[in-house]
Amino acid sequence: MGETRERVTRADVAKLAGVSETIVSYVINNNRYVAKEKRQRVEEAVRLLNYRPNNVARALKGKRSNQIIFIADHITNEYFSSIVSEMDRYAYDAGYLISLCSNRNTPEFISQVISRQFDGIIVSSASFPTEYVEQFSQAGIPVVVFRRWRHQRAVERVAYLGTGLYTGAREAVRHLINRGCRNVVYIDRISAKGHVSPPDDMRFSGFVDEMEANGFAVGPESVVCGCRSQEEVTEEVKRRLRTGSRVDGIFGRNDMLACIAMTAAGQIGIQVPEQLRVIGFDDSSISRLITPGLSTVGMKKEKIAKAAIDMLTQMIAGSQPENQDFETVLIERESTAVPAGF
Amino acid sequence: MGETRERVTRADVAKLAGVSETIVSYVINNNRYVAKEKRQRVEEAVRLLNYRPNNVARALKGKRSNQIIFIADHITNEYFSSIVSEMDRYAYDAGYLISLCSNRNTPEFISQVISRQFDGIIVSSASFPTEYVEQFSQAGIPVVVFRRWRHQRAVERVAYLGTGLYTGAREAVRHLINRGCRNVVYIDRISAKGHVSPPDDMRFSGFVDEMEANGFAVGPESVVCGCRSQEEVTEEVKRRLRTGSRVDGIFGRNDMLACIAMTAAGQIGIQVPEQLRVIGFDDSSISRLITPGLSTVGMKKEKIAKAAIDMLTQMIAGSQPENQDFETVLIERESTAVPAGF
DNA sequence: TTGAAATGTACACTCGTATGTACTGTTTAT
DNA sequence: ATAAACAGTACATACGAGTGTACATTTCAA
Repeated sequence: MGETRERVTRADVAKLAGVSETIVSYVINNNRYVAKEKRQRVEEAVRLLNYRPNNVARALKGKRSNQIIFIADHITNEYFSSIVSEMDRYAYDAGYLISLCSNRNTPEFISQVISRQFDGIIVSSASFPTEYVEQFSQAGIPVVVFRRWRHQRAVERVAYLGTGLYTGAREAVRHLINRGCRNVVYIDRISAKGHVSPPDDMRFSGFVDEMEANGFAVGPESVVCGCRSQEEVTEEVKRRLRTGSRVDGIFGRNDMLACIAMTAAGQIGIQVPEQLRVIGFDDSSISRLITPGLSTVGMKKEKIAKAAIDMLTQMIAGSQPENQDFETVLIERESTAVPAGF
Repeated sequence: MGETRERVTRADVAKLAGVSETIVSYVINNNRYVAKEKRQRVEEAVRLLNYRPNNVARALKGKRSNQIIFIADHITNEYFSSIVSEMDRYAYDAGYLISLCSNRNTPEFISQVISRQFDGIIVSSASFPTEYVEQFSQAGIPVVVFRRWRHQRAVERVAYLGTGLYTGAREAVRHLINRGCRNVVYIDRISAKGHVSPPDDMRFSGFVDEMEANGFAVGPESVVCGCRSQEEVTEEVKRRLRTGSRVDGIFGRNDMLACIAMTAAGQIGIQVPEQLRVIGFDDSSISRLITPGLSTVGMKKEKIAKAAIDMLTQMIAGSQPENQDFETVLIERESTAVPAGF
């Protein structure tokens, strides 16, 4: 007891059951005729020895590892963990285990992933180079990329899944405009390095496009960016809301930023939603816990997760699935409500 | 282009470089004398063919998969995702990739994990049976269990890491008492099935023990449990806070619950912290975003993650590390502040 | 009765890599 | 000069499983 037991292999089972290793294999995989009596002896031996076929050996022989890897930018994030959690459910039922890795964006990282012989890869990272995706594809590994598929050129074993970042952002901005906002400000992410969202950031593009489609110009005055901490965001928002400002709507890149903005407004006596309407993105739990309730844009996480796994398993099975784009859901709460008598 | 390329193997490299496969192996692993000139030829061939040693074959031969699995109860949770994220960092640098799986708690699940030949397992699940942990140990796989190690019997290849749930809960309750609370209520988790935290729940035990250590009795009136939704919690909290109630402190099992309680209080006109003090657990982002700021108990996530990986790598290397218990950090914000002139 | 079909078993090879061991040729110490 | 140490290479085997193929035995139809 407590000692490392030698690994139990097929050979041990065969010996105990008094049959050949081949028979054991057939019983385990249930894919050949085996005499009933021998089958029972094998099953008995498997139970007695607590034998479990080694998945690594199977992977080597069968070219299938039954593992999927999910590569994301920032896995610390309610949205991602929900997605992962859901994927885990579906994947496990399909016989897969999920590995998780934040994007390292180096050739060594790509080699690591390829050499580990994953059956499939799911990438959710705005900054993940298409070049790497194609390397996966060429290595024979199917990839599902969380990205809008329009304008993506078709590559074998690569499927695109749009999660609605762009259209969701437009929906949010449209909602603010419909609620009467004329001077909407976008709050960009916090980055320790003070970076600004790249122009291919879907939420930002959605903001810009919807603003312009409604005849509003977007300039530096309508974007808060480059902040390196919650405090900086708070200060910057307050600065823009000072008396005389015409800002009447705020769209936060995520719910956290929207909350910070909303709180900042409260601190200088600006009423939400009466004087300022705020909307976030992600439908994270904070949006329903804060007061006033934060309007936000939700993504269909369960469906997205299921679709990702489905698309991947299809590709693993050899067929090429259709790309998919998902709709978002606008969730209206108090922060954008029309005040009574408005 | 786009076609599945045959997998590049050592044999291909050997052929192109005009050497034996053995030499290729020696160059790759850099563990034998190889003539400089041949070494260069091999390196050249590796580059040309874009060869990457197959990790599955290596795992089979070398008994090391360079993969770790993290088994948790609910991976949808800011605390867990932070831990995972940090572990990913440390593990990757140590050459490991992390798999993630929510606890299934069935023998089949255990078999799945064992058969996949992980080098190590990290378990963070209150409901994970010790029996299973011992099965891992017997299969020769080191396990780090997020659990207080007192009263745990020593098992080879099993190390315990206390994250401070128990002491942290006591600290939170003590803080409320120090702030003058005499009637503290504990808010238990929301469960779709209306379940109640089992008696071995660390936070609940901490609450009970600290209350009793201070001479306060714990009864049904001091515990809100069995709620199946945010709304139920809100209603129940309001019910207990109605005029005439003596409740003056609330300890939420996590920050979300504490927020719900705090909001509920606000809805019936009870001032926090003047009339009611509230503290949560987890130091999740919501605690700094809500108004008033929520006092909470933080865990040393980075240290915990690093320690988990360290302990695991030590065990993988064959030595038995010391168990560790981590302290929590009390984070005081407005929700338990002493009002001016108190 | 005879041959074909169905049933049942096992050898031998394969997946891609690591390495113990043996072997050859060269250098160094005695 | 001779042995010992070293440099450099390659064969053969092992890791744990899956399966093509060949072979043996039984069942069944004609």
